Amino acid sequence: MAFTDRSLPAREAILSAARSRFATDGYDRATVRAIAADAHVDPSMVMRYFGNKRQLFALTADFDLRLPDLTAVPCDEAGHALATHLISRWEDDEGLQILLRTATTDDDAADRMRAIFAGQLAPQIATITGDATTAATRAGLVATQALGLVLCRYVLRLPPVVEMSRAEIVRWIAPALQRFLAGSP
Amino acid sequence: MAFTDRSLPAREAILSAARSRFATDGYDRATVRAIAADAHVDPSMVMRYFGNKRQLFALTADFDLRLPDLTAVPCDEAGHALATHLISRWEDDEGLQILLRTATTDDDAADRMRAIFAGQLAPQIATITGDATTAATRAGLVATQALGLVLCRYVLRLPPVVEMSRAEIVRWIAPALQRFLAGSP
DNA sequence: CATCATAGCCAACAGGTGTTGGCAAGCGTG
DNA sequence: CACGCTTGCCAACACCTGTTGGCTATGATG
Repeated sequence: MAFTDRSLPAREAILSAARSRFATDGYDRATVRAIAADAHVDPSMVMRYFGNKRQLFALTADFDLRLPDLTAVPCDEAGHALATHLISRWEDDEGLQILLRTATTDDDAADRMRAIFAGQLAPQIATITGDATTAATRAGLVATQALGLVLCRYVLRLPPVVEMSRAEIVRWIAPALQRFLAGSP
Repeated sequence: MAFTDRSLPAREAILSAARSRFATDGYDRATVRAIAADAHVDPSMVMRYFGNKRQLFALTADFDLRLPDLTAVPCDEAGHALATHLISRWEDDEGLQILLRTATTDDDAADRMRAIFAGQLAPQIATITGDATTAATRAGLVATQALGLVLCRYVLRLPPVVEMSRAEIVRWIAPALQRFLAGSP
């Protein structure tokens, strides 16, 4: 049951097709048959190489924020640094879009989303503010603004949000993030 | 083909069940059979009374922000007024949740979402700022924060965002909305 | 060259989906 | 009362879904 190099192109084609389909259609509407067709492969190959649809999804839906070290910049520039990093991070990785598109209806995906913000963002915030008690709340607030942006720009495609340039978005969003990160209500 | 008062309880039960199912499961996973079962009704009745699944969804998925007149409050309190209104508005009406849950995978629903923010919010903003050129952009920015909050609190249920009280949320979110509404980057 | 695991393909299954039509019972209207 | 429309239920359709098993051929290995 081990796979050789000969099938590697096929496996990679499937993985790539799955990423695209899941990113644009979400888990339910991205059918195994459609993914297989995109990858020029028989649907049964998908099962042989990846077990089942859920396992295939799990492989495509792991996303890492890859946060930079926010303690490296002055505390009052953390918001700007975070905004710039995030927008470029999810502009070349459709992982967040995949996750978000299905997290609205699938609890497993929602769990991953929760894990990302609790596990990757909250700890970072705790170190830059030095206050562990409010870190979770601040991470949640950052999530509302950050995910709201992803939602409006990449998923719902609200025209005014799509039309803004990266720089414009950073200019508007950074102060909001800054206040959530280290400011007070 | 006209319906009498006798079937009115059944029709209302279907509508109510559909709202709940669509709100929690999204369009695809909310099956006609499940809705019918919740309403203690045969699946074929759903079709007779509402034509097909999409039409039934369209009936449950119309949402009105019911924005108050933001020009009635001082300009620098518009953010606070908007925040308080919105959070209470969508806490007793699951319409927005229905729409958001399926707008991530369904373009019709996404269209409705776009229409809401372009048609209901943007004009209001134009009048309070007196600047029609930036109104659409400001509406989009407000959408990122407002929808992000709905997403995190009611759909993804990020624990820190769920645990905050209404008042806390307003205190944190209002300034962000205020800046988007009438401030500058 | 002979062997064998693997890759690829085809057909089929079982289950669930939206949707349709027909038939018996019920109520309101003439 | 008798007619006719509405209601409710049952069964079935046609389609699509994920998933499985078996067949052939191909490449690597000894």
